[in-house]
Amino acid sequence: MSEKKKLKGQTKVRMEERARVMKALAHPSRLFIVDELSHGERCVCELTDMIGADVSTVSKHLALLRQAGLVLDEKRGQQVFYRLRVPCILNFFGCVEAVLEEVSRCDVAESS
Amino acid sequence: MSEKKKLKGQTKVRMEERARVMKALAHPSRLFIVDELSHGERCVCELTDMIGADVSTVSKHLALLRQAGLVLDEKRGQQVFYRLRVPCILNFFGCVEAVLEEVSRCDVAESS
DNA sequence: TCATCGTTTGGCAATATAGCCAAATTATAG
DNA sequence: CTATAATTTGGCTATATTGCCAAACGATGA
Repeated sequence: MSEKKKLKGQTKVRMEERARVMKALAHPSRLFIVDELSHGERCVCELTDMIGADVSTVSKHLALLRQAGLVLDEKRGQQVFYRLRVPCILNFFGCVEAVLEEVSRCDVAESS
Repeated sequence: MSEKKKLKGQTKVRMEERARVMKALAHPSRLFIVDELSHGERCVCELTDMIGADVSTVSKHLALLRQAGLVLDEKRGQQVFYRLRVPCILNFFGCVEAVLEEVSRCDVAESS
């Protein structure tokens, strides 16, 4: 009967699952990848060139996105192409920008 | 003239800013807090009781959310009340759930 | 088969994050 | 002023994340 929602049991599991997805998006390179994949599929080599990090690093970022369920991979020849799996994550960007604007608009002593 | 977008300069700065906001949401307790604040303002003690962690831990989570621009705090008496600053982040949950459903629906060898 | 290209994996070192306790801070009550 | 309650801050340890290199893997072509 208690209306008090607590961070335990079912609720805790759900929050942990959500956090895993959010974590996958909580990195500059991975956000860039998602943004780039919104324009179509890309191979690892293309993304590596754009990001400017080691291929192995980019590959691990992509593996993490895949494990989170955000992208799909398809091997064709020697190359592996990645594409978005759930397009709605692109809607995140608009809201994140809104947050950044809100902060920069009232950037007085908000950082302390 | 180059159409090639690279993760450097302006683009890199923007992705880093976005990542900072996403990072703030990439934790079970902080997701729980955001979810709870969607129903109205809450004081630190209420949230601490619900989360079941040390008060100092919850306080640090809240400070992180505030620094990211996601919540606002207001001191009234001895208590500090927190509330959402940018409501659109609540839309994230629907998409995250869609990702989780997508994964659980096709949970065959998707995790390897 | 051998060499090469594209990608992934293992492993390591550097950095970042999380959570607790103790102490400091601020407001209120007596 | 003293005591107490609510919150924040400092500091410490444990854990997680990141990124590079080297090596392994898989497909292609000579």
